[in-house]
Amino acid sequence: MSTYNPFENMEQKVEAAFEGLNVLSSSYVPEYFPHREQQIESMVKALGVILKNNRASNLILYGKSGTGKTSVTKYITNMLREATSNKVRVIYINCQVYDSPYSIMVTIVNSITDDVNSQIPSLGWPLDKIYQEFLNRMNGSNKYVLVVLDEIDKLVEKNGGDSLYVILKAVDEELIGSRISIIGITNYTSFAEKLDARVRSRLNQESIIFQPYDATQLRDILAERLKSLNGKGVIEDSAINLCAAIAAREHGDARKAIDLMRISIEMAIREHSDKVTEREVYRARNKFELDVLHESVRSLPLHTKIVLLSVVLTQRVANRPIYTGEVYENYRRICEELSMQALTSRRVSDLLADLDDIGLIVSLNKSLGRAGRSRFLRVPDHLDLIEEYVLEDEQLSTFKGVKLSKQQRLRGITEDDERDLRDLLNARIDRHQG
DNA sequence: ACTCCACAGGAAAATTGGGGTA
DNA sequence: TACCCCAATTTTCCTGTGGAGT
Repeated sequence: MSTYNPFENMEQKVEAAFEGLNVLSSSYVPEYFPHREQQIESMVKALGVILKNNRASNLILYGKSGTGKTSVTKYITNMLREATSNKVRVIYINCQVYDSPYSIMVTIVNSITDDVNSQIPSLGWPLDKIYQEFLNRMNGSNKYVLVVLDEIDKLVEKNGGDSLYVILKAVDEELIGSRISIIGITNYTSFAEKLDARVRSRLNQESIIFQPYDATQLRDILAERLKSLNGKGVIEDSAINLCAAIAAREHGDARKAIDLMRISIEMAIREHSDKVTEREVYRARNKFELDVLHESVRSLPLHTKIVLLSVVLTQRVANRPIYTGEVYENYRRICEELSMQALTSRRVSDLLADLDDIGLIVSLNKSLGRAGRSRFLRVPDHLDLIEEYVLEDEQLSTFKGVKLSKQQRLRGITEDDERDLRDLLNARIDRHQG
């Protein structure tokens, strides 16, 4: 491993490393994208026609998270904007945040409106009035609008693609003199299949695929980013390789590789160590995972937190796979204790499904014959931490240290059933992690 | 073969609450 | 102020179902 150290003393080293660290931040858009030449070329070719006053095709970009879709898009659209001296207006919309036709249309209209006073309120207007306003404002300008719909698949999940149809209809090229294109970004390769034919033909005019990076490519990316870091001499090659290897195992996620590197460096800086080694990377990985856990618990809506608390407390006294019925019962008690209106079991069932999606619990549907059919579930990991994080919510702090009274085994769940369920859930956890 | 448990989860109605106009 | 429009959330109502017990 080649390690050289251009610095005289620690002070300088620490400072220098801090200085350039923003090249590892998530919002940093690099100038050069190793192993994405092909995708960039395709996009430039597709969008370049705008410079000749033609309409660009709508694009869909496919690729897992951290494969550069968003960064490349930002990079190219920035260039386009500069090349046309701001005649091209780029509207970046994250469909997870703006997931209704209404909110998206409002965002679009407001981004082509420079006057702060004539912005449309985020609520209250009839949709057709917003369309009308959009057409008026478009026709009154000579701008070319590029709408980037990030995580476009969220729109299909939500209301079966209706949103997309409504939006496509509203931004119909014919109506506004062919001065609008849409770039859709999605994680799912099967996204187009789920689309309605009428939407698909209009949206999916051209698609570009971002393959996952392999470990070697990830290493190149890290090396490229670190090139501008003043403290590069303090990072061991093996540490870089390890970041690349860990991220490669996780569907070739460059963002993860970069995050790991950044956390490793921050860790080394904070502890005044003079080098970033594999040890820092391993520790960064752990910290990273816990940070993600903390944030995902912290950002849950209140009742989802209460449901999660119910799951944690129930599991603790039961020490076996638990099921919807008892979770709901305990959830109800907790709400009562807090003098809060409890949600219905139907709703709680959905919240449990959400928790499963996020990965905070694992669950499966199983019938126990006459004993009924339920969703059985378990918190796979970090039970204590999850409880701690849930209880950070001020409204729930009274539950610190609370334990549920021992519950008798409900229904006809036998020891065999129990073992069976435990195995099934474990298998699911393994599949998830492996 | 039939029953029946304890739910899952789809569909649609109802409620909530911001924001509009008259 | 009264009343309308909108999206989002939650409730209500409902049908469906895997498999042990009979």
